[in-house]
Amino acid sequence: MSASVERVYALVRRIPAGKVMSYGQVAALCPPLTARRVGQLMARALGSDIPWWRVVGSDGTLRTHRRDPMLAELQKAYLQSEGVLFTKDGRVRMTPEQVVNPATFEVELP
DNA sequence: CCCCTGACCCTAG
DNA sequence: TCTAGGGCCAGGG
Repeated sequence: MSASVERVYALVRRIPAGKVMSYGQVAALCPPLTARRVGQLMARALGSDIPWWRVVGSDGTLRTHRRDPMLAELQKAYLQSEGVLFTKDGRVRMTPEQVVNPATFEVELP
């Protein structure tokens, strides 16, 4: 397992409850990984101790819906239970209060 | 090796 | 706001 992949997991584990990060945001902090690859990794993280539900599309949409609409429902339930606010059309409000600020987000390398 | 498929994303129109 | 297209790249058939 590559160092950047380990870094993704370490990073996602540090996203606090009540906040989210986009796939691209995570990828930007874990070069040379791309947003697409981060998505693959999150899909594989189901059932682990990694809070995959705190990673969403850059526009706040729940991309898990592509794989399984029910999974998106589960994700929404988790996020709402953590206090994350949604827009009327079912997307996460991508406000600075809810989105992790990468600049202020220090991560120790695995 | 070719082809296709993703929990993506940004730009144009 | 929304769609289409191109870029992206690891895995699997």
